[in-house]
Amino acid sequence: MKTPAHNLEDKDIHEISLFKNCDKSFFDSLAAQAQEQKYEKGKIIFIHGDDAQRFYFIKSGWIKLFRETLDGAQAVVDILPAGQIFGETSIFEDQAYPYSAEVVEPTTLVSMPISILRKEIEDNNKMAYSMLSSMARYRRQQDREIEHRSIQNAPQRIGCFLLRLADQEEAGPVSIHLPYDKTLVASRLGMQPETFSRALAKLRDATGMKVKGATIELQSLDQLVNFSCAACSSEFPCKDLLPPEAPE
Amino acid sequence: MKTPAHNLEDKDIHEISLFKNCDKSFFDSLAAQAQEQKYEKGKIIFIHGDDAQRFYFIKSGWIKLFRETLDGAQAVVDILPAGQIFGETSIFEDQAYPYSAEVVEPTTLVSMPISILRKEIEDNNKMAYSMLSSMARYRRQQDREIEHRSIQNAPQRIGCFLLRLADQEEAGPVSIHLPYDKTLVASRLGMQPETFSRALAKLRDATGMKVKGATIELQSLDQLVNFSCAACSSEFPCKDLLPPEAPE
DNA sequence: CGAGGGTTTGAAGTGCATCAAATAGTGTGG
DNA sequence: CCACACTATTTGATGCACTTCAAACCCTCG
Repeated sequence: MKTPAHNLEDKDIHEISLFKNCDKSFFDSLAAQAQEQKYEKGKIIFIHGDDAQRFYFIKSGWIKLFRETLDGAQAVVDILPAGQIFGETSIFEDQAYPYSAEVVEPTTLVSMPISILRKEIEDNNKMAYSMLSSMARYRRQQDREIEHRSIQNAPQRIGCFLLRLADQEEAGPVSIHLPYDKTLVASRLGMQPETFSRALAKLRDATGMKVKGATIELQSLDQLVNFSCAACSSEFPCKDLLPPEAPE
Repeated sequence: MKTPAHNLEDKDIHEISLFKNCDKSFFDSLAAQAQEQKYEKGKIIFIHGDDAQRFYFIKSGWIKLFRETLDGAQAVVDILPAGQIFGETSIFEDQAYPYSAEVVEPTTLVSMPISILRKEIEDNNKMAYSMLSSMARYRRQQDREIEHRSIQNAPQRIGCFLLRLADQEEAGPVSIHLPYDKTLVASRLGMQPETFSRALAKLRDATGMKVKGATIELQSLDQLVNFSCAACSSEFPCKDLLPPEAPE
């Protein structure tokens, strides 16, 4: 699969909204110990439980966070685009990564010591507050995720996922492009690839949308909203929940 | 159902581990604006989306947190015992409660203004750090919850729930008492009461445990661990994940 | 053009939900 | 202390959603 267009431009650590209240000296100490590296698809960055010394910034590419059980089942925690960081919550979690991280598209990562982050949180109250906001935002997403997995069926979950990819302000026809493989989307939504395929067809029939490969065309978002949002506790324009590091 | 024994003693706000780094003046200002009230089973404390001015401390009793969709389905977020607080995360969430709260056993609550909390977080760096730890702990729980709901089947989820109720250090025979109605446990685990009943029977047959009403007797935790923990990414003694405000 | 991965389709099985009804358990008033 | 009322729990029967295994199809890329 081709790398999506919005991935072609490298992201910069100054764009991390978590760091928006940090001064130059903080970025300097980060830069001094930052290591940049390219990875191929399939590369495992770290494993759940590994000693966590560094966190990662995604300069370009896509990263899958997941957990694996003894009997081999895999649960996808999240799939992160460029501009996101991961592995940073180990500050508070006894030094161990709470999930494994795998490269799912050719990716450039910048790793930096968690200790710098911890120090900044202890010294800079605004940074602590930013971190709290960020975690609160993440928490809302996770709460929604749990709700959706217990209440929504497969077609509705896909519809909801598509809505969050779309420009929710747009009134007329909309075009949505899946950001990564359908198999990955399926795992992200907690279902099998076959189920995804069948559920997408059901959604298509129910809403009249056109599916061509990874692109989905729709007369308007209304049908999708009607179909999916009835099985969700949030109000429709729910875009705000999406960006884990959205501007305040 | 009778109120469990450990509920008979009222909890005090000084026991909240989130507040362990706060000084007397903080507790004084809380006390000055605290309101205590008793509630009967079934009483709704607030609804998802309500304007959030106050947070609540459970002095005694049990509270169910949940969300409801347009078409009436309900997803239980958590069921909290005495000693816990809820509604406090609205500090960062545009002033609206992210879930609804309902009394499921006769309960005494103490409500206090969220603004005092927000001020303390801004002024007291240690408080901010405590809050971060608390949220990180919650996050781990939520991550585990999502994993379990996608990977574990109903009997395994029950087994895991029982394990977290038990004293995991105990080597010999163990007795576990369900903290609230089986119907509530079922909703907490995201399944129907009928499914819970059948799944518990399956678990009983698979592990040799004895079930008498709300009490469960077991020769040792081993069978339960074998049965449930194979479908979990955490290592067995996972008790530490449970107490949302565990000591550091 | 052929290889290989991603995607779709088919057939069959499993797990959980749902609806309905029986049973057990608890609290009440006589 | 017993009978009744009411609720919690269990059991039975059935249906649907999703999974699993298998195979076909399609697309991309060398």
